[in-house]
Amino acid sequence: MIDLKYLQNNFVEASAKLQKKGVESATLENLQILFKRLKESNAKLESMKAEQNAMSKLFGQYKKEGKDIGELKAKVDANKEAMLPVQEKAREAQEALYEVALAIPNFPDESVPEGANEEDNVELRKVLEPRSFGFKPKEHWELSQINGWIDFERGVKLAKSRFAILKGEASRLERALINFFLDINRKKGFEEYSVPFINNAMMLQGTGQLPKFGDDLFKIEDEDLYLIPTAEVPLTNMYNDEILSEKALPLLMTAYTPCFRKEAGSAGRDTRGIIRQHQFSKVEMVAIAHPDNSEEVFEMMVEHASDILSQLKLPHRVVELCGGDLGFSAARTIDLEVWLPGQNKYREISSVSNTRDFQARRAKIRFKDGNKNRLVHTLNGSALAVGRTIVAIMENYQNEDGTIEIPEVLKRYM
RNA sequence: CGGGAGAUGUCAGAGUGGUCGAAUGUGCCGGUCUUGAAAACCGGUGAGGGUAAUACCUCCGGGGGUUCGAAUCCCCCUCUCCCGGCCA
Repeated sequence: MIDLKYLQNNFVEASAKLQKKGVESATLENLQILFKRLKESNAKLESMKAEQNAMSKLFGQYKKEGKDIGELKAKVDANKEAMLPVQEKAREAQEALYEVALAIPNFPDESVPEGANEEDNVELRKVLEPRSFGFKPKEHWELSQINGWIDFERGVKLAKSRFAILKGEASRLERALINFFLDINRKKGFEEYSVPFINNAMMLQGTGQLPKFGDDLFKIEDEDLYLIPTAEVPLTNMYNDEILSEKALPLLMTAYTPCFRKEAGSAGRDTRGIIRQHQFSKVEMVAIAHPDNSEEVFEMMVEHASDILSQLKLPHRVVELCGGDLGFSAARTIDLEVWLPGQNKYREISSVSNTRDFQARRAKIRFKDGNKNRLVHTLNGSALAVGRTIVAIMENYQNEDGTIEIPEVLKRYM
């Protein structure tokens, strides 16, 4: 959630920032009005409550002293009656404010380039040259057919479309990648976790998936529970509603989890192959950082993810997302896009974001700064998306006959 | 899923209708002492909102109710622990 006090006091600036993310200024004006209304009704309610409390105290005193309480009771009853509509109004103001506030995206950083969609993202650098093939490289789904790696039909039978089965060598490759990623993350200082793949609604609100993006989530029937769309949710929310000691920061965490996404609104996109599935494997990094140095942690995470791709000898490029392509919670995001020779395109394989205090405010994650409590900064990034790494290995390591080499660094894992 | 017990500050744990945001211990921070540390002693120390700062408001798992007044009484829910069932 954005800082409402900041919005209140710096409305023009705040509104200009959110314009980058396509938020109408009318929405913000409305939010400002709701905030003001809440403050007013709260002030009124609180003063009435103070009066009520004072009278109740008197009441006890009178009774003890044996004084007549008839008149006081009449006053207290009247005040109580008068308080009801004020209370109701304050409650409504609170609800109205939160409904709007929780749907406002994070402020983008000043450095975020202007732009409407991914066309306007800015390439920062390319890492490694794509190799030249002496033949026309195939797409991963063709290769999977040749090698018998992916069973699309039976995946669909078991669940529905956009579910697939990895078989044999491909399944082993997935396991190898998970281990490789976790090991390399651990060496970088990320503590490894194994977390629940199902989280409750409060946690999903903490990281920003709810209430606005419920349509993208698989919900457990009759329960207040959801399949996680990324390990960012459990890892970040481990510290939901906690106050950390300053010494503990930064907390660096990593976990492998399957991720479940409904992919609402992606109909027709990437329907062939395993680029976009309802369930996919991912190893995620999450950092809970001191607000003074979260940007350094961010750079470190980007470098680290890029380094993993380099170790796999996968050509990729580093891309800064423009305002329009930035996710809901992110102040800044850098994507790593891996080269897919079969598709003849760079495709996203990791996305590293600094959400600053946006998730921390929602999830109430704070740290002790002296004797005051301050919001932490939270960051997350894939290291890496496993399914897409398999695709990248298939396409980049293919031979003319369709067979696939295994990257050197993975050999000891297979 | 069935039976019993419970949910209070970092933790342990008192508190059964008013002066209780909450005893005491512990932890943590600061100080005295010490070459340094430990021990001992002294002081400080829950969270959120509000204010220029005070006032002031809210919070004793969550929601509702009774009452002038609820951590304390009543109802519902959730969770935890123990016993049994089922089970990796």
